[in-house]
Amino acid sequence: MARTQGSHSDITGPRIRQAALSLFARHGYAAVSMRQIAAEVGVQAGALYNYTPDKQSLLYHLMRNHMEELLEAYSALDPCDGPVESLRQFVGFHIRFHMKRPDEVFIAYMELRNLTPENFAEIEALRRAYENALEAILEQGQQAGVFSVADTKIATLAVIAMLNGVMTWYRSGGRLSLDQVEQIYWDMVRKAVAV
Amino acid sequence: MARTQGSHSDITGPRIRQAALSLFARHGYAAVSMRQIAAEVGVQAGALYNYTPDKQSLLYHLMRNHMEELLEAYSALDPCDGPVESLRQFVGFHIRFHMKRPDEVFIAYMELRNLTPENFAEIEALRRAYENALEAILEQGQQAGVFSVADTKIATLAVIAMLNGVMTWYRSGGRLSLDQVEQIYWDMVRKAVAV
DNA sequence: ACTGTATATGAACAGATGTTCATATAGAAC
DNA sequence: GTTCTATATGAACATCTGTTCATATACAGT
Repeated sequence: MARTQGSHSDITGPRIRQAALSLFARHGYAAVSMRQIAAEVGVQAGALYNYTPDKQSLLYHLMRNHMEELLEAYSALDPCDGPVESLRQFVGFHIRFHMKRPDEVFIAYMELRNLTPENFAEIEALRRAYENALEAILEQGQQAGVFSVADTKIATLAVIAMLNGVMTWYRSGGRLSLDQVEQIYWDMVRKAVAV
Repeated sequence: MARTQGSHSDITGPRIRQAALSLFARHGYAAVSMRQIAAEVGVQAGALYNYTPDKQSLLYHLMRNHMEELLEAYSALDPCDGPVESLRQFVGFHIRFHMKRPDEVFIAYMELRNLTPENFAEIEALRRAYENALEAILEQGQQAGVFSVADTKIATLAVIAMLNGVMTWYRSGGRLSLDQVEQIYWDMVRKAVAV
């Protein structure tokens, strides 16, 4: 047999990426086989290779897409007045952006070690670019005397680590609204870097 | 052929656990084969089954051991005077304990989804017990009026997430000593939960 | 209606996987 | 020195792995 009814590239391509995303997030890259991804799409394993040269590329492009969208969305924000307001904006943006993409976030964090060295280097560079945006804010606030951190690099990583913690417990429809979560985390971040 | 020179249970057992620990941490549970573990020990794959019923048990016991040692070490600490001092002690303990066991920490966090449901439930219970110790401190301080957090549960998770961030970047022999790291994080935690 | 191509199938590949087991032997106990 | 058992081997198992490819066919363009 061969080509099936309704088969089309514009449809199958995204569905493969979606299936890979969801399966990688749930079971981990190494634990998911090409046949499982194909089955989720309703296709045979061989068909995947019309859309990706190999399994590694599937992972890499998911991660790069996510990081590029993150950076684009962040730089599309309106500029803010002063470091405090910028930090508040960063906290809100980070929480909301990541909440909407739990699978992508999970993969971008957990599957770094399954990238080839070259792919890892590229993803890592994008991640650092994002971290640098936060560090610039802290640095600015530090020099303006409105923040007081012992080390801006460490504070950057500490704030991001803290914010990422949200993803491990927040479920929409739970006890707290996104607004409340944002407010709570902003309180803690603000105080943590305060003078 | 069969039993080799120098073979002994007291030696091989720990070496298998050590090899599994190190390989799981570096490449992930799903990506490591029993043959790789055996090769690291210098033994054939079949020999592993004198020490573990299966691969899953190997992972489970590594994680349970780690969590139990964590809880034991924490409860062995001298009691502190008041919530502020208790929190400072917790921060220092957490950073130092986890720094000494980077592989165990990494596995305990990353490989939860590779546990069977029953094993997962057990490990998760131990983790919650540890979190509860911190939450009790925050709760106490909140009621005594020395801390001010909107939600003790969230603050607990936020503080632990922030502290765990250390493991992703700290390398001994780097720019900062453990004492400095501890001091920097304590400053941030203290301020984050301050009134 | 006819043709060309994009898109799927399904079989095949070489090798890896977790696990079992009959067998051999090193070292302890007597 | 003999016996016993704990501890290893290495082959075998059924199944799964990522990937390739000849082949078939649904759809688009004419």
